[in-house]
Amino acid sequence: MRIVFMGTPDFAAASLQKLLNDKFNVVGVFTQPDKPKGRGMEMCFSPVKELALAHDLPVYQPEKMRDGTAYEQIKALAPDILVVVAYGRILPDDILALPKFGAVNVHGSLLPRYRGAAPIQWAVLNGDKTTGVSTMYLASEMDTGDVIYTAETEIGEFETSGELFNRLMLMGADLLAKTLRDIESGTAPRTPQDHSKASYVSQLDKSICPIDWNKSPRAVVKWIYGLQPWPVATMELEGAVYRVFAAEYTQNHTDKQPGQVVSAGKQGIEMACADGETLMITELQAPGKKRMKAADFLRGHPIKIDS
RNA sequence: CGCGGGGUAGAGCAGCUGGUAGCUCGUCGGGCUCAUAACCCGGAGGUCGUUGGUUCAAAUCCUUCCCCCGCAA
Repeated sequence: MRIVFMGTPDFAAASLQKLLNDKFNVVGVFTQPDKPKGRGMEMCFSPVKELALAHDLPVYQPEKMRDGTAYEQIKALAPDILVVVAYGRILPDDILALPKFGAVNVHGSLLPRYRGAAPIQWAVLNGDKTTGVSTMYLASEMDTGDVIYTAETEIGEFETSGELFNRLMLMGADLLAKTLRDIESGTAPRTPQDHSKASYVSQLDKSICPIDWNKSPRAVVKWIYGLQPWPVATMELEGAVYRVFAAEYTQNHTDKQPGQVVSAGKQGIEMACADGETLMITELQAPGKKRMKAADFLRGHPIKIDS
């Protein structure tokens, strides 16, 4: 089975790696054009491109999907199936229709929940106890195609989006391999999504970083861990914006208003949340400084307790 | 050369209008106490990231390089 793989970030690279490990016949790789990234804005290859080059696979990086170039490139590769994982581009219907088995996709959620750009992060941010990965056929509308397989997993109470991401990307890769094998043998199921239960999530951005102390401690905790490794939750303290990396629950109660500092000491900075409950911030980062334990931070930055 | 912050005792910081370094915590010893993560007394611990320079004298001014971090996705 001739496979054309399309993907860009690490999440996609994990799937490509799996296909290569399992000796699938990947005949071509599509990925986003190189972009300047990192400190210094140096040109960087996408993780998928790095991997493809390391295996001497032909790499294609069309700027546009709809000007016909991509269509011709794919047609020339004569794929039996298209595997699309976090490619970052919407594929035109004529491209989807090219391979006889169509196009399949790996998505980081239990569809139809969390269609869209950042399903893994939102599962954490919303405080879900479980989430998973799905493989599906690509349809013309975003993440609406028939589901093939799903795999579920629990979300740790203090698990960051990044950690969950790494787990799901491996689960997704395994599920993809199984999916492709079963499609080739004709035994893969095909289940339409229940569109009435669908939900959509958008890409994360910095606007959601500030912690809302009017929420419950758990909601704040999920916010802190869900926004890692990017864009990272923030809190304001005496006029400066701090990035918050870790927090622990307390059994304490306070009369202070949400957002006020209840205490500051060896255990961390205790903040008032909703309903008089408190949360202990244990790791943070000051502007221009390194990430550090709250207790370490307090040694050089004594802060006053709100009255 | 994309923009910006920073590298000073084990940790976190101050000092940076030049004159061989200070604070908090930790650590070690002693004291107080029924007791303590509390308090008191005392001690150890730093070639001030690196290179070269200016100067009578540099952590402090200029210069080389290295490392860390934020923005930028």
